[in-house]
Amino acid sequence: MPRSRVTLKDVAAASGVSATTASFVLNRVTGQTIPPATQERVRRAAAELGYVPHGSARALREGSSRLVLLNVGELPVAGSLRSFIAGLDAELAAHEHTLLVRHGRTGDATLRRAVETADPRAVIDLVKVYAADDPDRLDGGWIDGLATHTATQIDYLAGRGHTRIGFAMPSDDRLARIARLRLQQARTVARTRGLPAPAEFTLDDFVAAAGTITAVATFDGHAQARVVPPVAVPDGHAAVTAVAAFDDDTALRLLSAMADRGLHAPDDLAVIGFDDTGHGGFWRPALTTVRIDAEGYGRRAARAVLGLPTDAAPPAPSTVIVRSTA
Amino acid sequence: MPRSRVTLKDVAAASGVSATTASFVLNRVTGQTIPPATQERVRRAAAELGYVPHGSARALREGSSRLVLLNVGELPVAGSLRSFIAGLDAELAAHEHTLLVRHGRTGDATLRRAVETADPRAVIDLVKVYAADDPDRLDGGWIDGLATHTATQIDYLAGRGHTRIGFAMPSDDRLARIARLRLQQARTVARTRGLPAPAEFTLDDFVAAAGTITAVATFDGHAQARVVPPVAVPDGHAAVTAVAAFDDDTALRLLSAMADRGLHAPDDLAVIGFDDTGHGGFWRPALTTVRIDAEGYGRRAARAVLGLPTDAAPPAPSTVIVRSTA
DNA sequence: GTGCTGCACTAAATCGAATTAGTGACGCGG
DNA sequence: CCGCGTCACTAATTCGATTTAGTGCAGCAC
Repeated sequence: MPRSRVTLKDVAAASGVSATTASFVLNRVTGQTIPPATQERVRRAAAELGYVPHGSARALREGSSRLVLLNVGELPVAGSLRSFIAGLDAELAAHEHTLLVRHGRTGDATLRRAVETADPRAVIDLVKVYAADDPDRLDGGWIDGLATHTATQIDYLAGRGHTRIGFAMPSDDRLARIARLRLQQARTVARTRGLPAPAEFTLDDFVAAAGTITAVATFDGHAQARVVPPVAVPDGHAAVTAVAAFDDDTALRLLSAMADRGLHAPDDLAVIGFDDTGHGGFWRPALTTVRIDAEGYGRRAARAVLGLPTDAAPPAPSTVIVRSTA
Repeated sequence: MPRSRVTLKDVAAASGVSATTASFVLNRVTGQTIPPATQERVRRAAAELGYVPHGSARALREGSSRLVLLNVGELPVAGSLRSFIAGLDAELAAHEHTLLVRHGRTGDATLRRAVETADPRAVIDLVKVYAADDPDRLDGGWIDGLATHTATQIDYLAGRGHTRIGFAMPSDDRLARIARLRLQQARTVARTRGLPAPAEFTLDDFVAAAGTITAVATFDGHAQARVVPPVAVPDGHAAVTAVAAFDDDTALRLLSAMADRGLHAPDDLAVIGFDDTGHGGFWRPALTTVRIDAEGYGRRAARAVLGLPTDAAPPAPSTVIVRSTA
């Protein structure tokens, strides 16, 4: 029985009022005096007929749909992004909005097309947020929060007595911008704590800054690690004793390379991940990492895009999940 | 300079024709005779003014928007789902449509709300596809293809001389329905090949069907594995020599539990994953797994929802990525 | 009884594109 | 020169909800 769509007019007819009145009632428009009895009639009719407002018609009239678009590009939906999405979605739903996500290598053009056809109320472009500083950010303070989470990570290592720390960068170019930001933050934290600046290294070329690490490996970019012989620590340099990784994935790759060389965490080298994905817990040794209240940031982002005050209910501070590698 | 939206009327005015004509030109409506010169004028005006059709208005008129909604629920966007999305998106884009994804624990109600506000041309609900047989499936044959991919997995093990095979089920209830389907398929394949039926086990209770495995572990549901003492193989039963896992994640958990017990793959027990996520390649030993041409299925799904013929260009057959565990 | 206020509503316009049903001008056959 | 068809367009309607600008009536003050 695919009877055609129930419109506002149908509801109005069924309850013996005009569409205008029906609209006023169903949208709880203020400044209108409509007796409770009439309101009740309208609402009952709407419920009985199973009326649902037509999204496109409403969007046309209101100027934009009640959708919010989140562009995640090729970021994996795991760990904190998953929670971020959950928080965002929940808070938006609480305000009659819906979250929809765009995935994939998004040329600017495809995102624009998506925006044109969905006509969303707002767009949160994480790819852009990650790729550059974006003055009017809608990420709920996600990027800003990163500094304190990085501090959580470095402080844990420092608290364990490590002073010569390495910072492992991801090999994925798309993450380069934010990785550099994280590295700066790590250095700032170290300076504040009176520690030497963390040594930067990428896993593609494990030799890192001035040979400050004792293990060397190169990666073929995808999955397999190729191991090359160890490098002597040059005179005047001390070996790194702990590594803070850009994220869990980077940490896991490092662990994998270490295992290939017979190195063991945390004894040979302590490793701490960042932004728990759950995967790290299955590794042996299990990865110590930092957990972030991404859901809180998601909720803040939602409030930001809807123009609501974001001061209330700040995200919880990040914490260290202590497992075995550091 | 937030000059207001450029509408079709603006384009019409700028090129000295009516909105009707402009619409005909821009939509390449057949059965209309419009001289190339006029067409050129309209198109040029559209380009110069930067006209973009208003998605909501078009949706209102056409009956639905040019969006396609994919509900992935809490499935991780990794491995084949990522490729599925890529293929779906590309094929839809080629036909002027846009893919948008819904994430998260989706009560039916929230999905419905999303559908109401986005008013999409079609909805592909993977959660539903995974949870039950769905007569008019729009998944591009994904579920159907599973049988042949399962065969790829089992056949590889058989080809290596294994006859007593276990099938490791995921501990996640949300995957139970599809896991059972996979198990049935594995058994069918085994029967066809003259092998004993694969033993089912879940990682939550590793003891499995009638003690057919030599290692025992229980999991706390999230990340950590708790190890309990080994169980003797009961009389009249032979130990499993190889395990086909429901997916890479399940395989990795198994590997993790084995490492805790000092068991080594493939010697103590061969393990093959399913649906390469890339992660498996970083493990030591690196996980052997099955790769699926999910992108092809995504493209087929796109054609299915758009009502295009899906016969052409079937997805490529699945292949085994041989690494170290089997 | 006139003027005014407040109540309980409604007609009509609006958002922007697509589409149906034409219209006027011109050419051509008869 | 009449009739017909084709060409090159266009006016007007439609999709469904929201919103502005009212309308008609009752009740009250003066």
